[in-house]
Amino acid sequence: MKQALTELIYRVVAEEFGEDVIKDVSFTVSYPPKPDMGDYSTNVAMVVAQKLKLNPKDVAGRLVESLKVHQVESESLERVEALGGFVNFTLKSEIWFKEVLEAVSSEQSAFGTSQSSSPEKIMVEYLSPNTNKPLHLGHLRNGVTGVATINALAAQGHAVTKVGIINDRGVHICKAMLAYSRWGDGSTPESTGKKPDHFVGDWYVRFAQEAVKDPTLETEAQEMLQKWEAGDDQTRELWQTLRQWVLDGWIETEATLGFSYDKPYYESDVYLGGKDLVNQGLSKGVFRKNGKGNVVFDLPELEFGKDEEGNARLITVLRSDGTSLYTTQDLGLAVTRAEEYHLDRLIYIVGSEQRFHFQSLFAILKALGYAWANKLYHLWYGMVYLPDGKMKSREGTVVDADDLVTQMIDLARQEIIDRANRTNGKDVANNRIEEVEIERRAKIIALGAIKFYLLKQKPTVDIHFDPKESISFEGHTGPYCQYAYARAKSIERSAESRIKNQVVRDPEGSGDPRRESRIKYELLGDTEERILLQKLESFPEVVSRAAEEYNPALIATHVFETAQAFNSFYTSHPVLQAETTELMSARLRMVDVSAQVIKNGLALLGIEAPEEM
RNA sequence: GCACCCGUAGCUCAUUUGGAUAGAGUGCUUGGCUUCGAACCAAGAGGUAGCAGGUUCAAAUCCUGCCGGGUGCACCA
Repeated sequence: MKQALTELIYRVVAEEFGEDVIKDVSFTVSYPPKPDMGDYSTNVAMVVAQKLKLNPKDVAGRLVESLKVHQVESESLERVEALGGFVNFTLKSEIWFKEVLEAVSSEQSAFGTSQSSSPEKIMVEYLSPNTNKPLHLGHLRNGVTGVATINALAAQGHAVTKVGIINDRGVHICKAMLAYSRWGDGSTPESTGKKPDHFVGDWYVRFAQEAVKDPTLETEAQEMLQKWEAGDDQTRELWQTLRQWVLDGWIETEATLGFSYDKPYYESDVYLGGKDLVNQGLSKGVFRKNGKGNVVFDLPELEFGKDEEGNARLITVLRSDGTSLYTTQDLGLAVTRAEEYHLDRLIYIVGSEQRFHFQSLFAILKALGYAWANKLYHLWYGMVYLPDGKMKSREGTVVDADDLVTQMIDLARQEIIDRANRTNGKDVANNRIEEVEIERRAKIIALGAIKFYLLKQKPTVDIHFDPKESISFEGHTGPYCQYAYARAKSIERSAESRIKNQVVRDPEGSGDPRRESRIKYELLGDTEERILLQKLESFPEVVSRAAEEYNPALIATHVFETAQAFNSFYTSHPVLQAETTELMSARLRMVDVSAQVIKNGLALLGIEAPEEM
């Protein structure tokens, strides 16, 4: 509809003011802020007026007159009027509602997806934890942001590969190993009954505690790393054991949260990569050796500025002793991935504190002359702060992912039971829900709450984790959206049984009054319905904007607003009790389509929509 | 010191990329369950959009300068 209106406006302005004027002027077609202003609005009069140095109101007036002539040919317009320089359109509901509702009905779960004119092969790296501890709240934010971004990109028709880089080597890994070998006394996750990643994480915390008392432990950890790198059997065996414990623990957590990789990369496999690349770059003159013998890269001044002495800032890509660095490894990995998968685009989802690293990395890859280097993107997100400050694993001041999920499920379970027991004028006995069903719903609701909480604000802002707000099931939350869906489904179930039992009849004869040809869209069009329709209609546009801007929060906001509009419609418009069967059918279509859009939106966010809750 | 991010209602955040009277949630004050599920709806109070300038028909949005909070600044990852 937006496109049709845009074309109409274009034509009318061209007629009134000439082709040249409209050609180099950009105007918007959008929803007006208040529903009584109309269904659509354009600022074209104001931009044209500016261009031609005319009064915006006069221009708007002329356009409205001209549009009224076109109204005869454009059957979709009910009313056109000028208001404060804007031109506002009111559409005929039998056209507008029909168009939107039938589009959703026919596309179903595909509504919201589109086929990019230039589909790309995209790789997204996300999650990427260290194998010395369990996942925490920061990983959760990374994971849900990753999943939602991946889904949004895939919805644009891109082929997306999900990868992670598992940090399973380094001195921090050795610290956990050292503590375990020193004090572990042969205990295992099984013998202690701990989840294996937590078991290892506890040893890592123990190391930090002991190292405060005994600083020689730090050097011992360094020595262990050297033994590991030298391939010492005993060290490698210990490493394998602890590493596997952590990986086993994660699998459980990731399965619950819906995180997965098409291909996990392990640092232990790739950390030596990139050296050849650096040597090639050195001979090509992209890199140089500095006084200390390190191979360095001079960062472009345009982008990075100069250091205090006025020289280009530099970054080391290989140590003088030939050992590699984070940057070395990431260079090698990027090239390997791009070649292996023929990538058009590579996206890294990593916290904001690593912006410098990725800026440098991308600058180097560009200097090395890779075509795809221009399509590298670091999707960074803000820190997660706890009420008493930043999370630090070493100090144990983290919100553990498993703990949070467990707590939320407990709360959700209690909530379900309480609500089922609430009489509400209904027979309590009939509200008894099977144990397994309670568990299933509790999990869906709890995860919906956590994921939505982390996704509802744009990635760039820091999150100040508020336990009270995060555990809420009411208001601007995931469960609010899920509830709107469950209510819609509840109506549909009732309708289903009424039609089956012939409580309602198709006035035009036998059959189902919900059939497409029976629906009288002109019966729709109340304010609540129009607001809801705007939300339904604009969903695909929001999804593609979210993908373009790497901002899943746009989807979260839109799903919430759709649920809000639906709830408002729900209370003001009885469906099954509608005055006529025709009206019931039309509203039922509204309900059906709303549910579908909410479900699709939640799915993009990695949140399940429960039929009942 | 330099660079980047953030600053909007008591609190947590939106604001369709420069548009109409800056909106939600939460908390507070009210009203609504014998009618499709009250995890809901409706109403009220709550604002110098950090501060000061500038650009223009129009600025929370763009520019400049300050203030406050955060992150980063090769040879850790």
